[in-house]
Amino acid sequence: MKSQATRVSLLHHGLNVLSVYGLSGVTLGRLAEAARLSKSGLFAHFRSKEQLELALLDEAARLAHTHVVEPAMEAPAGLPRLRVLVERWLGWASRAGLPGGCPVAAALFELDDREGEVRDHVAALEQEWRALLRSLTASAAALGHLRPETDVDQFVWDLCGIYLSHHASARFLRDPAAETRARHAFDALLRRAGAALPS
Amino acid sequence: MKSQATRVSLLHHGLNVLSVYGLSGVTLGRLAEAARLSKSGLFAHFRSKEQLELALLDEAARLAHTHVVEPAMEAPAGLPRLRVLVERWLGWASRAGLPGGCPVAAALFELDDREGEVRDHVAALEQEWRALLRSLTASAAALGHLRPETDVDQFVWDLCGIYLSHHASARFLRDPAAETRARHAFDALLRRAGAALPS
DNA sequence: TGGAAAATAGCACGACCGGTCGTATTATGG
DNA sequence: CCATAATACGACCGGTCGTGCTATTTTCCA
Repeated sequence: MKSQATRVSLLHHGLNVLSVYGLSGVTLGRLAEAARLSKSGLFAHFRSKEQLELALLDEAARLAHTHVVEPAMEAPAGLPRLRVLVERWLGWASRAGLPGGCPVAAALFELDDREGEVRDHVAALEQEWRALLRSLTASAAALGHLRPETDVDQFVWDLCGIYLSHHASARFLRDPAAETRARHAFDALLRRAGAALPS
Repeated sequence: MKSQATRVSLLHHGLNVLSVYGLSGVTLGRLAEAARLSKSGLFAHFRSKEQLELALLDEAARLAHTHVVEPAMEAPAGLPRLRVLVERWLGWASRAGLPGGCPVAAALFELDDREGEVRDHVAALEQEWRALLRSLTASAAALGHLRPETDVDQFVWDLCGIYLSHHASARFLRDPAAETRARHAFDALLRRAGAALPS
């Protein structure tokens, strides 16, 4: 069962590399060095580079789940839960201890014009995530926290725009106003959907 | 003066590779093969890989200028010009003949956690672009097409979110509704800023 | 048209890539 | 406590990376 421990360590170091350098920057040599393991020792845990990438993406999703989804699920259903989720979503990577940005967001722009299993996996993760956003939004509407005729798909699409714009302005432009901008945009989106003003 | 011609050819092929594979995917060997030139013949045109990357980014900006900014400048100042700009901006890369997505948007997520001249160059291009957006938005407000108290910075920030969300949903998710979603979001943004309904 | 100058090709380099193999070490179940 | 299977190691494979150096070809002007 020592294998499990080193695998955890590999995924941990791999996520650090991934969040900074992107999928194409996760190299067997680099990861082996970061995890203080020989390249071949590392390779025994993942039968190929592609398997490693898939495992890292899953680990990123798992990390996001514990840092974003789980806390949100403790809030009351409807708008409060949606609010907490968005609050935890924006900039979650830093709060989860990653040295770089959100690996999935980066993959969205890194793999957009390529084919293959890795791309498909990212697409599945992203669709899963958007389904969750839709579900929480629809709940908020069903509970009367948002206008019942709210266009849920459009709402989620706009929300993703806020996330991406926040990521770009916070991580790339390093604009200290990123948080404020995102909050204003989210408030405007909620207002447009008929939400009551925040407490 | 034959050098100029091959340089143009190199930049052209380089942009194709860049838009699909990102900055890290632009490799001397790959580009040399695409341009039917020897690796060393190519290398003579750019004294280093970094110089090549900078030249490619500039070429991308030049291409965007002719395909996005110039057509917009022919529209009447104020809101009409802003509308044309946004119309031309979303999905401009495909319309400009690139096989992939917007190189700058991809670079925003590829280089966000790295340092160096290339990152600085992308940052400069992006700031320049956002300054243009701010300028056109402020003009629209000054001309009474938008509410005078419009928060220009927030408006531009939201606009960038629409662009990024459109890029992600159109290029990565390949959602055919991307155009509609972006149009709705932009209309809502304009309405919120007090614009008259579109013709 | 000849000859200087510019442009391109050829080649070699060290580093690193993903991946394989045989061996040594280590952990664990009987 | 030992046999055995799991785990990690070092060396190495064929390729490609970016980058120099040196020929060779091509272009351009006098």
